[in-house]
Amino acid sequence: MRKRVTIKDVAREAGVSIKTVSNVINDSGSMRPETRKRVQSVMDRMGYQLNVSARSLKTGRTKVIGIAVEEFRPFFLHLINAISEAAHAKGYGVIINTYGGRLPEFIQEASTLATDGWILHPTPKSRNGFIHSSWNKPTVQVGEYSSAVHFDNVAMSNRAAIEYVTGRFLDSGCRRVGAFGAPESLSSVIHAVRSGETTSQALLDQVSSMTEGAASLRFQGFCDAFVKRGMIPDWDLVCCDEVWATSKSFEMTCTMLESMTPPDAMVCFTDEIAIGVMHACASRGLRVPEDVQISGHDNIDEGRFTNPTLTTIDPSLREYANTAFDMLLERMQGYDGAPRFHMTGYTLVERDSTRFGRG
Amino acid sequence: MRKRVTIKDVAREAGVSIKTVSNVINDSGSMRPETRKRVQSVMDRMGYQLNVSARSLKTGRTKVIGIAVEEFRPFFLHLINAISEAAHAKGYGVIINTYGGRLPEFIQEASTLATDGWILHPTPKSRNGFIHSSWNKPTVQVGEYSSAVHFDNVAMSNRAAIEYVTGRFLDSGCRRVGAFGAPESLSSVIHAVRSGETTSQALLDQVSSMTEGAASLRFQGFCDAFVKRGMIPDWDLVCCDEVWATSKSFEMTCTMLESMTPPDAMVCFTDEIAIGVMHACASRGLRVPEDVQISGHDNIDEGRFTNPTLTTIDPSLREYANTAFDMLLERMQGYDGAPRFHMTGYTLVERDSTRFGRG
DNA sequence: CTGAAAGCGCTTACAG
DNA sequence: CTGAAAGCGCTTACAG
Repeated sequence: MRKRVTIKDVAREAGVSIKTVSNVINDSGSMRPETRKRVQSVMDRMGYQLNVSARSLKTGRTKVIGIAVEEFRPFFLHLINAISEAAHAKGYGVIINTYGGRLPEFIQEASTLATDGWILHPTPKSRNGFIHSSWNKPTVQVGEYSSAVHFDNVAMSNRAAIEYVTGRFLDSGCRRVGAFGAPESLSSVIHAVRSGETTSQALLDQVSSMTEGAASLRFQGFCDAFVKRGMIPDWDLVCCDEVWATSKSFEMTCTMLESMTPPDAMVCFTDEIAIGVMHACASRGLRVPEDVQISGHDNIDEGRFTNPTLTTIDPSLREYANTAFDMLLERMQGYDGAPRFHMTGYTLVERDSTRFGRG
Repeated sequence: MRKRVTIKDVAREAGVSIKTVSNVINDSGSMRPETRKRVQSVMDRMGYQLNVSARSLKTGRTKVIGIAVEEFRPFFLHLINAISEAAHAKGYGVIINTYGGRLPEFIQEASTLATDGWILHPTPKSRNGFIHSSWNKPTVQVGEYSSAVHFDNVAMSNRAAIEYVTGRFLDSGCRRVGAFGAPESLSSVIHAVRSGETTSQALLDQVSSMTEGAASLRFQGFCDAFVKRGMIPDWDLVCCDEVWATSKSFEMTCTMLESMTPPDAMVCFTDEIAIGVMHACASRGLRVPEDVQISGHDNIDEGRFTNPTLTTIDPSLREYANTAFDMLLERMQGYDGAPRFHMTGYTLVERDSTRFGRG
């Protein structure tokens, strides 16, 4: 191992001051172009490498942000790409991490990573872990909104988007419209309504009082579409599950289809759910969209290659990512106001798994 | 913005030396348990946060490795998870990055990220970019083997695995066995053989002389299976494509199926390819596996939810990841020997898209 | 425009 | 076992 070449060595070799070398590295200051070029060539020849730890120690900044998601799932890849693009455009480097199943270790690890700030996508379960830890870097939370959170927050229009697509199913004549991805916390109440122990109205009241959590808000949108049309959902067709994964939705849908008349439409709260539901329908010999129409949410690439292709909600990821990064940038630059909230728009992407207009 | 609390502030407040505080932080040295506990509580109360840049500047190490892949694709997620696990087990943090379509920028960015070493998964196209840049941190290359590379290298048994699965198709009676994912560099030669301008033997000779590149080695395995059985592949059924993505394989397979008798089996060089091929077959009314059998490679989760489920090669990712990290660890600790090479084993995972034994 | 010097917050010999 | 001091490699006022 050779001894490290420092700015001092370069200065001596090039016959200039340390300050001048620093200016060359940072493309700052003023000097004759020849000098700049000469110093640069000395650096190249000597194999000089900037020590970023030394720079960060001095400046107090790393110009790197971290992005943390629970695990790598299709939707997060789009999210990460969009945020990375926003960060790179402003000269920031990006590091990506997952915390799934090891939140305490991750929070510990994150403190040893040299970043100026973080964009976090917590899950309902991990939310409190972040809040109650010593996490104290500038942070913007994306996805899950929580009133307990003291971070800036960017979220999708969960409620409105699902209400819209549910409404489209109802308005095009579907009468057995189901939902997949409702909060697990409602599971027992829904069961109680099914068995007649409590009323639909009580359940609807509870649903309309929910104010946070993507699963809750999406389910609220689902119910609202019915209520606004003077209808009530068929609770037998509501699947409570917050894993939102293909395997889970496949299995649960298979079970559901064994015990009851199939729905004529399923509002799936994510595309991953929708893919599992579609697969389950196919394995039971149900045709999509003739027998069952299916919609997703997120507009992941995979939805373009299912058979049939998947109708979905596009959550305006670019707006989402840009807003999140801009908020973080302000925090990193010292802004110290109260937590802010931004909700993005959405678009319906109609593909072959639905036939809204062709009912 | 409050002034940062340093080790010095903590020492003064706790009435101990800086050295003692450092020992508490690093759980090192020897002191009375009470002292350790007292200093810890002072740190907590004052909100002390270790400055990792200062530590790294002093120690010359960050205890963080970077993992770089072209883009987030299903297979890479498994790879990243496996490597992360290996790194965490040895007390290393992990940062993850993609370089797709911006290799020079990434190489630049990587030098500003505080890491001790990198695990790179280059593509055929990016390989030279890494070699010819000023990339000089300890590095292990995974995936693509290249003789020009001066890094340690871990690769899959590309050739052997594909030869094995191709052989299974041939031995179970398939006579129109195609391949998807062959190197694009062979496209014109294959075309020349089809049109009679050159011979199959000349092509086979060229294929058997290839020594690197995953696409080349997998295609070599495909050809070897035929040759060892005294057979010759039907070149019409070979698709050259190194994108290895679902969308591309879907489109190319649709085109292929328009112009010729379908194959009775397709050896796909990745699961993502296989999913596109399967989708294309379905859209042409071909049944899998009755009309066309399909195999993949990589054992990504998605293959468990296709319809039918996908037969694939499992590339022993744990072995792959552990070996790569261990090699990197040795390099980071100063080992300076010649580049090393390790090839992992493989397993065939039989699912419903094939029927080797039931031909 | 350039140079000498201080200092970021740690760790680590070294002395006590 | 603990303390005082040097120094990692930069950047940044400051003086010339």
